[in-house]
Amino acid sequence: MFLRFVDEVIRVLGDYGDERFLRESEHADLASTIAFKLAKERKKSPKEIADEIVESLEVDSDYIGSVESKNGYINFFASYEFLEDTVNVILDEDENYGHLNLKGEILIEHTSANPDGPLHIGHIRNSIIGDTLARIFAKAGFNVRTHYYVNDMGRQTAITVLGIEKFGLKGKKPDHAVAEAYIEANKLLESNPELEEYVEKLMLDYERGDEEAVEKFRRAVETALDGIRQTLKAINVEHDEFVWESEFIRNGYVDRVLKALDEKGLIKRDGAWIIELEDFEKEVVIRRENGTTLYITRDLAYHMWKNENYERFINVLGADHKLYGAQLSRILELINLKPPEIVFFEFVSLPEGSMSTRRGKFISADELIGKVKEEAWKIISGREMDEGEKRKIANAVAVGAIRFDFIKIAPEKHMTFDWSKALDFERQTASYIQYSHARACSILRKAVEDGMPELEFKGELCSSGERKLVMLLSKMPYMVKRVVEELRPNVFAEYLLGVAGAFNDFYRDHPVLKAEAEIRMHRLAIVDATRIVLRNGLELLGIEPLERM
RNA sequence: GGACCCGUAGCCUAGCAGGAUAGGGCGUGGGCCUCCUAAGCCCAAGGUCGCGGGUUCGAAUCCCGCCGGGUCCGCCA
Repeated sequence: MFLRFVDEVIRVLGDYGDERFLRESEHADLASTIAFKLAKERKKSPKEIADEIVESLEVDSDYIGSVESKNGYINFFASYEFLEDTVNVILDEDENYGHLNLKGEILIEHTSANPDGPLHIGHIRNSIIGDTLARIFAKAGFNVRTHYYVNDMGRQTAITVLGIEKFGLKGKKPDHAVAEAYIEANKLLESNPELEEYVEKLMLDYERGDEEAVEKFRRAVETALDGIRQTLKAINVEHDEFVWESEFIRNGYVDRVLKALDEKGLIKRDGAWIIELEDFEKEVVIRRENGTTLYITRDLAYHMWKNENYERFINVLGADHKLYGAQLSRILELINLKPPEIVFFEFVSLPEGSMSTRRGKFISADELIGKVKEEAWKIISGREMDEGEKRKIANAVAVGAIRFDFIKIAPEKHMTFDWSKALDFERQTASYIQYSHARACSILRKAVEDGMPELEFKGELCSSGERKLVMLLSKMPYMVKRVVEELRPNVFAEYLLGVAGAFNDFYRDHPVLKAEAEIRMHRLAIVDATRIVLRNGLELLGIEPLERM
């Protein structure tokens, strides 16, 4: 709805309707700073120009209530009709509210952690960003598929195979068992360097498609993925497909990419096959001297496939892949393929330094999930509620806390993991939003008990607090649009927190159930609209909207 | 050596196609349950927006240089 308001403002401004100079503002519903930009060329003060523009405007929009010129700003205020339509649209669209009518096929690749052990708290930052983007893109109207790209051809998989052969899989959660074998195998390799040759042979056999090797690799990788899937499921993340790197060797795409590069005369043969890129210090090797391919070769093939099947494809990658991503993109462009859109996120480190699966130095996602659930249980266990429901609430609060903690931070911010913060549910977190939602539900439940009226929101009954809340509610589709355009899901988390805050302010100052009939009806409409926005919003963040807590 | 990211109160963070008094939260001190869920709300203290230049009527935001932290520069993935 807010998007419609913006459109109206642009239309009414006519020649001055430049979107670049429109700002959300605490002083207005929308403000234009165009007068400041024109001040110099017109040799007048911004204030004079703003006055003149406002004077000349023909405000023929039902959604614009008033326009003022103040301190050089042109301030637009929404009309009662806009507020009324906003609430009505929300109540009417209900679970669809927030949608945009965008169309297209989108692929989002995320997580894609090496299958050599459990996911750690760095990996799930990737998963949570990717999954949240997928949810928001789907809300925007796109047809979204999610992929987990499985690195089954790496040296680390070969080492894992070695580990499983030498030490077996101890009966824990499968991904943790794989990690143990992998860590042991790494130690073994350090003390017995002659085993390198065997690892090398495993890799060669696997790339050749040797049956026995394929069987061994498949078992190791599937075991790890089995555990990884369980972890992801626990935080409400599911992939549509797991795409194995090796597929692209077997299905001919690797050969096709190499051929395309060769036809463009881009390959320098010097034993190995090499591509030289302008602006990059180092050349890129795409085929080893021994004839085998490298990670980037298969990834190029994967992206050729993506080009053929999707309009937009987005990868979520750790910032350590920035150079890699730039090289990949450049090479794709050289053979006239579209590069992926990449969302980079900075590392999650421990207070004592960075994590490493190989050295067994990491906090697993499973450990985090377990501890946060315990903490949530401590808070709720004493309440008088059905045991099963308490479990369900503790679980939803814990998963919400984890997802929200990761998603609310801008991707480019480095994070240092801190247990005391991870286990703290006080405010600024999912539970705050879930709680606001539960409060709204509670009011509505009670209203139903003593007779729910036909809901009707009335603009002229609006207090400034109510107005502020409804304006925020109108922005949900606008926020979906921003995330789709900017690929920064944290702005949506920030938004939802704002809605919850505005609702809590409303809750404090506006009795609903005890208000006289007309106001009661009007406020119930606001509560219901807020409930819908909070519920839809939480779902976009992959967090369960609780009705009681 | 080269490249990228980050640097906002004790701690975490928003704002960064320049614009109206830099928003929140944690923590600290004080207050609010005869009233719709206190996982909430209110008040207070706390800021050289890393430092130094520059551009501009105007800079947390743009440019240059430093400093601090992180990351990357494999015939690894």
